[in-house]
Amino acid sequence: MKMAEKKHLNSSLLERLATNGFRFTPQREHVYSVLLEKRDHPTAEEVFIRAKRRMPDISMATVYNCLDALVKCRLVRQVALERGAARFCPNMQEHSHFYCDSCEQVFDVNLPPEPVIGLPRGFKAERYDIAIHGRCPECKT
Amino acid sequence: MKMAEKKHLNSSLLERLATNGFRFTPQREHVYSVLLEKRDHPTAEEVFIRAKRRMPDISMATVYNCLDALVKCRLVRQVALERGAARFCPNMQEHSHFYCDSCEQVFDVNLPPEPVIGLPRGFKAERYDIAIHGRCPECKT
DNA sequence: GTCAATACTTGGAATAATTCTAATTTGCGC
DNA sequence: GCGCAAATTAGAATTATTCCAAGTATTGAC
Repeated sequence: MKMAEKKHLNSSLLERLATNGFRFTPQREHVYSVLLEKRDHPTAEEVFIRAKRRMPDISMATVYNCLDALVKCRLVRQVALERGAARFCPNMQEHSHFYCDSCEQVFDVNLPPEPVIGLPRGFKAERYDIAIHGRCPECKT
Repeated sequence: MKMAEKKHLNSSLLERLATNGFRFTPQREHVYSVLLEKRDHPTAEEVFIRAKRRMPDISMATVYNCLDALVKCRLVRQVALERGAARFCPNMQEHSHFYCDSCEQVFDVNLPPEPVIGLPRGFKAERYDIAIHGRCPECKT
């Protein structure tokens, strides 16, 4: 990553954190960069392992705290795909997730332009979580 | 519930279990009836508490086993809505779930006739899990 | 720039949800 | 009815997440 890009990333991260009442910390910057680096929907545990590589003293509690802050700032999405650990995804474009029940990989899938579901009167939707389960091309029998 | 209805329920449950390689047990019958009785998307813990009322010796491990069997027989759906416990729902019609982030209640929402999302070549969808987060009519500010 | 208030980080303990284990019991095909 | 595999049980173990208390760092006011 070029210096200019890094600077821009940090200033927009700082701004986003600040407007949501959070402080800018090296840990939050680092956790966010880890998520951007490899967009494979890691679990909190996996984020922790990757974050430790360049920041060996970071703790699991901090990783959870950082992920929480990033989710609340709407910089990261949290998805529940299988029984078990939550997964995190820095792609904030409208999209849904395809979960391969065989190899357990997760793929981003674009939504059609009209994903709107008719809700009964009085319900106010804030966010849609669409998970599609099935077989990916590699695992088709 | 009338006797005739109960008989029918049991024979169809038996059949469904059998064709999926499961045995018919009083515990599985009871757990299924508990889910049908109050369709409020209980957690496994809640199912356990309700099941104990008329079957005091049932254990938590059995409740998990029964729910697993029912899910594998496609008699029950398992949904992950929030961080935390999974929830169970015996409504097998195509539908999605509305989760109120304020009061934490879950509502079934009918899907439009065209819920199909264009998947990239080679992906085979087996099931869609659509969770909508927002505010229910009671909690609208 | 200094200071104070308070949010954040840390390691470890605690909790919650689920799965595993080993012994016993039960359903079901023969 | 018999025998075997599957299911049940209580409790231990594991996994994922949250809580806690002490020290540290960030931010806004001066």
